[in-house]
Amino acid sequence: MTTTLYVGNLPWATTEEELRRAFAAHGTVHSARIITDRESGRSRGFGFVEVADEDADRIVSAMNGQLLGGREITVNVAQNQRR
DNA sequence: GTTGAGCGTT
Repeated sequence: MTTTLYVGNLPWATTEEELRRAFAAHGTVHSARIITDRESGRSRGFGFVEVADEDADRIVSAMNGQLLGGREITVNVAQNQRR
């Protein structure tokens, strides 16, 4: 299955493509999504990445606090899956 | 043309 990861503190210009590439370096990425403002269409500076369950923990510890596009990103398991 | 903690769409 897949685990959804929350990714915050992203630069405004970060794209889903960049997210996917960065995460794919540490595990299997099933999908990457940047959350954009529904009204203006601009990036909200965070997104979600779906990765393989077996890679989730490793990816979180590997990507959390790492540099992406010039900013230190925040990576965590999304709240939808938190117990 | 801006901004900066946060948890998205059906």
